[in-house]
Amino acid sequence: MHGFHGVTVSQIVAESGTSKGGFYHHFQSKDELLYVIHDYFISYVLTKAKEADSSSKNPTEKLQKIIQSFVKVFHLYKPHISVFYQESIYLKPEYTEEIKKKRDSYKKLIFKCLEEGKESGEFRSEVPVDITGMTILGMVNWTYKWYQPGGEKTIEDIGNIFVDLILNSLLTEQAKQKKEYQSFFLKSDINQDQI
Amino acid sequence: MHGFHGVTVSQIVAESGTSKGGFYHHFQSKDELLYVIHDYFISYVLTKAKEADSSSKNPTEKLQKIIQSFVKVFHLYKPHISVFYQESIYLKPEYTEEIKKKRDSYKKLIFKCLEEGKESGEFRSEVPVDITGMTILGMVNWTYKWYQPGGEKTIEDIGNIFVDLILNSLLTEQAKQKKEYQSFFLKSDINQDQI
DNA sequence: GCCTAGAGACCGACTGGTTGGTCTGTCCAA
DNA sequence: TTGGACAGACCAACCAGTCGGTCTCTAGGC
Repeated sequence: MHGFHGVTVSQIVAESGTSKGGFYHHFQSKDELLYVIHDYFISYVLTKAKEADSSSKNPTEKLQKIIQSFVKVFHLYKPHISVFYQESIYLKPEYTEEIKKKRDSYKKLIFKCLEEGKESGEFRSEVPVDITGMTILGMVNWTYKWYQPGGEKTIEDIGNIFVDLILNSLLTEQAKQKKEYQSFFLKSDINQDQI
Repeated sequence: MHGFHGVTVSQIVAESGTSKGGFYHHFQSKDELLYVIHDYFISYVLTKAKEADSSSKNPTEKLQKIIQSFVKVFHLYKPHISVFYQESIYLKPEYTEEIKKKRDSYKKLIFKCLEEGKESGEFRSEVPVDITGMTILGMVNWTYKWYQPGGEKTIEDIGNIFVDLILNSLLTEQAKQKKEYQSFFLKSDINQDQI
């Protein structure tokens, strides 16, 4: 395939201090590099989400862990993610399919977690799994558009806020009272003043 | 400027049944077309948000109206929005600046609304305006990646779910009890059975 | 009513520039 | 000597934008 793709191979080669020959010695195509880049950060969130899924039976705790690691990936791999979203439009079908599989398995983990939360009665029964799942994916994925490392809020701050917002909208009044969940919520200003 | 930009002018010209000459007779450049496309749908949400801002003194009601119209734009202008996000990466600075201005003014309207809600005491004081604002922008903007017109859920359904999730995470326990807000929340399964 | 001049809408082959990818060749370690 | 890591000039493809030319429609003189 030919044509302009935002970041050119010549640029990549120049900034990484190698050459066209060197690049194509390591990668079959520019698409393959993009695939590798995607795999680099999707593997992180997938691993972390699977860890959360297996290390805990509690959907609320699971979701908290998933979101925290999900947000963190935008700190760890911001350049990778930015490049991926910029270039992924032009990926050849064979690569998009492989990428879609991994993204789907991540989506399913979130959906499964929401399902479990509803079944256990901790999440409100009236919220639909699919749209809520896409809401979580959307709000977190969108951070790549505005998150600035070294900004006012750390990535942990942002993760805590996301968790607070999501759990406040999903948990039943009863579940919100559980003592072991209090650490998942933002401290109210009153409490902060007292400390 | 030269280079590949996802959707080519030749494609646009072919599918709209005109010609290169015709196209460049109406638009100075491909960038100008993109700018016009963006203006088309950003004007819609901006107008609706300003209407909500002026027609109501109540932050909760405002936010509900803003989100509903914000979601709706993805139904009305899905093709426009998809093309814009796909191509906007390559826009010349002069156009991105103009677009950024309109997007910023929309963002400010949402931030202002959140601020007012906190001041009036209806929104929880511990949620930060900036991240919460970006959360709303993120979850709604992301719908362009998954929303399918004619799917299981209508755009109104999706809007209602978003409003429910956001208000449940922002409103204080006290504010949630207000009778006039009950219509903003999803009906619980129990109530649905009774009807 | 008729004819003409001219302006603007529209056409499409062509150009200049840019890009992903190739190919020949060099260097160096085993 | 030989095979793999790397270099960089080069090529074919491809795209935004141009430019000379054509078509259409209207204004206005007769």
